[in-house]
Amino acid sequence: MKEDITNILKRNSLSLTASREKILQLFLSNDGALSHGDIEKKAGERFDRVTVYRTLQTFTEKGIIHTIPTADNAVRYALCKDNCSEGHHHDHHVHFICQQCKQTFCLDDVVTPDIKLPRGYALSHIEVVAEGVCRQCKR
Amino acid sequence: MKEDITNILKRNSLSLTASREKILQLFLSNDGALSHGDIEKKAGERFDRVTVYRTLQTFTEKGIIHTIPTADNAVRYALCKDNCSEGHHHDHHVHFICQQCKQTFCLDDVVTPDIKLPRGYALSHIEVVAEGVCRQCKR
DNA sequence: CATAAAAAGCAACAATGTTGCAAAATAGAT
DNA sequence: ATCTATTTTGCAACATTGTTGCTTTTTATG
Ligand SMILES: [Mn+2]
Ligand SMILES: [Mn+2]
Ligand SMILES: [Zn+2]
Ligand SMILES: [Zn+2]
Repeated sequence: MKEDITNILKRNSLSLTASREKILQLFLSNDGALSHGDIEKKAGERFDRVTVYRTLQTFTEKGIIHTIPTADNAVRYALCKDNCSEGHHHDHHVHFICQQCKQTFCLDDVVTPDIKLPRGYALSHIEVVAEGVCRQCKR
Repeated sequence: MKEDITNILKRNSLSLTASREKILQLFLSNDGALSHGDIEKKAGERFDRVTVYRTLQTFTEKGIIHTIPTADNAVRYALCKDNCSEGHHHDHHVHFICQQCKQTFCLDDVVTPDIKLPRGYALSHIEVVAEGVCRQCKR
């Protein structure tokens, strides 16, 4: 685990710092996606709010994590499993939000479908967010 | 126009008030979707922030408008064109966010595709958000 | 016009996000 | 191991966004 964390940071030429390590660890050990708030709560040690924002921004830019749009004013973040890189994300999977446990999951195996847009629109990227009840909550 | 507004409010058994009328008017006369902030800015008369929040909530509940998820912490709202009703929205169209003009559009004719989820997930509803450059900005 | 019910406004507050700058930590070279 | 340039953090101050309870105003209706 500590290995993985170091690797990810080195691979992206980011210096190893306590907050980056901790936040990465949270992502690695967490099933679902995390919001900024989740991270502030889950990180036992208290990092400054600003540090968390900046870390999330850096990670997103580097292609370590990606954002997931929501309708509740709380963007979620999740690890990129494909090999996304500086500036270019290319995970094209569907996300799932559980209405019961409120968790957000990456459905890594469900690829986003092709969508045919009307003439004149230049498409760069599609997000699909499914809502319902997750596996855990349903049984 | 004033006609339409009155109709919509009456049809949903909402009383006619200045803020509701103004906000509806904004939606009717605007091409794209509006965020809470857009509304505060565009409404010439100043309505209390709280009133705007409550109005948007009421409209959403009644099925007059629907929300559009985003990754920028600013949910957008747009008129429901299908006949959504109290509690149940059923517009299933794709949304488009222009990276240039930042506007969000309902692509009313582009229906959300069916998505096959892994075993165990109960699906209730799918959101598709496409990003790119809109017609206006592209020409 | 009177009245009950609904909505708006206000105040106070909580949560979220941003910026500039000084202090601390890190990486890399001696 | 120590020094040093560079990067990152924490802090302070602030801006924006969202929420709640309560009072006043407005609306619908007889
Ligand atoms: Mn994902
Ligand atoms: Mn729409
Ligand atoms: Zn769940
Ligand atoms: Zn545009």
